[in-house]
Amino acid sequence: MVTMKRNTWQREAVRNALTQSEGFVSAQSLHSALRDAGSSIGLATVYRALGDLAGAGDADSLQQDGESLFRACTPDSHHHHLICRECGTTVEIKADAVEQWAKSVAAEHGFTEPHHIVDVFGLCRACSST
Amino acid sequence: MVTMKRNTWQREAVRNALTQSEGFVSAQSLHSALRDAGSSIGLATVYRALGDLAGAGDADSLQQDGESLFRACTPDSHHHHLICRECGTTVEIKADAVEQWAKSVAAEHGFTEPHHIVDVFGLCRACSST
DNA sequence: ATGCTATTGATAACGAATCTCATTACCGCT
DNA sequence: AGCGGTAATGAGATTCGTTATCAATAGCAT
Repeated sequence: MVTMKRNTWQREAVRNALTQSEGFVSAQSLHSALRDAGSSIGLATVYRALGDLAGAGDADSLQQDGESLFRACTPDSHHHHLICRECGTTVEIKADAVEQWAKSVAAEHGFTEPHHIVDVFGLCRACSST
Repeated sequence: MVTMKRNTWQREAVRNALTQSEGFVSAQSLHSALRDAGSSIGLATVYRALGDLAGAGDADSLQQDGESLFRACTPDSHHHHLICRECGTTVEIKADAVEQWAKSVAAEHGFTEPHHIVDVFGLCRACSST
């Protein structure tokens, strides 16, 4: 028995908060959201939990502006996001063609276990008109 | 004439160093490389020059492990990357189909100025076999 | 050359993420 | 249920990449 994993309410809290979050969230914002909701969870714990989730494949992560953003990863509803860089509005988009492309391009170069980051940023209709 | 751009040896030094670098380089390593070569260039200047190059489309940038990496970018060659999450090896990939898809999906939802993040991670051939 | 001002660079400041370590509490065992 | 070991927690300190500050420097038009 090399490593033993324990179940704590903190891990579950992070998992829940992440699942209920829309789009990508930073560790810090998730932490303050939890605190605002009355939780006494620590920041370091949120970082650890998110790292574990990402490592276990239960969360997707991407890096933007020098910070890591996380998103709950539901295996049966893979999709990407169209995000407004002004107001943060996000629209879910499906892209089967892109999924196939990512897989094939990875295989083409001998890469295994492909995992892709595909997100489109822009200005939404409202923000474009201002 | 609202903004005037001046040519300094520092900018050229960064441009040259970046061009001569193999693969992606961090601002800090580029800075110490320049210092090691006898240059007295400052760190902040390297950051500024790299930011300008990236903004002007003369350099590609990606974020990994919380730091930004840069590489000289030959103009008119927009491409994405296939990155090994183990050793960091990167392969340039072209994806015209994805470019078109990003544009159309953005327009479809009323988004303007589309800008997309498309990167594929995986294990390269060498790292897969270990 | 001269004046204006963009640029530089040493350093301070900032922020995200990690580390430390004493305390807590999960979980197998009896 | 009670115990013991030990993984996990969390407040604070620390690391590290990046940006801001601001006096000094140097590019460029005249």
